[in-house]
Amino acid sequence: MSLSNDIAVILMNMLEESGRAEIKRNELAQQLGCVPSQINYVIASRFTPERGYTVESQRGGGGYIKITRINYSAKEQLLMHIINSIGDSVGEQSARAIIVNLNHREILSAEKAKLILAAMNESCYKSVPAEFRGRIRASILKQMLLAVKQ
Amino acid sequence: MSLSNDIAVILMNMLEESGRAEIKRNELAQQLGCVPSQINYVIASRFTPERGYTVESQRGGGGYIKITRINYSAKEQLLMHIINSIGDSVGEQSARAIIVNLNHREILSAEKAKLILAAMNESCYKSVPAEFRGRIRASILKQMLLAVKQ
DNA sequence: ATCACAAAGGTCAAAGATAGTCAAAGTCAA
DNA sequence: TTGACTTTGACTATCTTTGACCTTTGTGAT
Repeated sequence: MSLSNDIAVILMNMLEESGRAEIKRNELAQQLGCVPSQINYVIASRFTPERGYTVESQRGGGGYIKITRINYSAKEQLLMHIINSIGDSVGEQSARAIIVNLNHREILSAEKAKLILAAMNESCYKSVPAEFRGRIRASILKQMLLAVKQ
Repeated sequence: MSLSNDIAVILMNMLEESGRAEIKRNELAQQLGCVPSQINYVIASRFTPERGYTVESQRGGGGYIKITRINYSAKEQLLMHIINSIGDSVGEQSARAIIVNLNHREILSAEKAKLILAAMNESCYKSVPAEFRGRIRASILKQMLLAVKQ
């Protein structure tokens, strides 16, 4: 696998164990033999709000990076929040992240998640010029999530 | 035999052994002394959803292509039959009829049917010229029905 | 208080590593 | 010869890795 993946796994494990992942960026980077900014990359690409995480950090002496899962009160609220956060256009990867997150939170059953994922698959949109794909995907995703809500 | 056939056999064997075939495109291409895109050709022509496969991939460092086989049985036969009867393009009404029918036959739960119907809704496709709509709808419908099967 | 410096973490863009697309050229059987 | 299938490769898209430079915060000297 890739370095980014290794880092992601380490952070995920911390989250599993204690509900949060708190690290010192330079320290972790040195343990892994990579540049510190690699950690930022992993966080930016995988621990996004879209996927249900929040990140806090502090610079200077005693600095840290802390990742926690977002805690929404009502599931329905979360659904609406997510629907509203979907813009006019969405790529396959973002859609996938959203759905996986909802499944993880038990708002979407594995089966429904699979169904929606199927409709997000890039291969479905091959017949239409690339410029249109994100828009339709976004419309369909929203429509399906609304259908889940009812 | 042809190069494409060799590649197909290699992938088939992987699938037989472990239920999935995961490769690094460049690596396999080099082993076989062919251009990487040849692998895409084989996958596109032989490991299609219609033939019961799904393909995932990732680019960049640590990239890969993963093929998995869908498992056939019982009602799935009927589903496959229906999937195959769907042409390249399908209108909202036809799609609706297919789904309602599957629901009546208890192959689709009411919930899943609702989800698929949401994705068939014409309003989702407004952002794209009319000529394209049927094609995408058909692709998505097929992909979702395949997902039901799994 | 203030200032300088050290100790974090943040940003961004370039380079690297893969995979995807598409169309031209090749092959082969009907 | 024609048409379907195959092979190639140039070009593109996306994801990862790295490093130079920036900003914020803590601490100690004055």
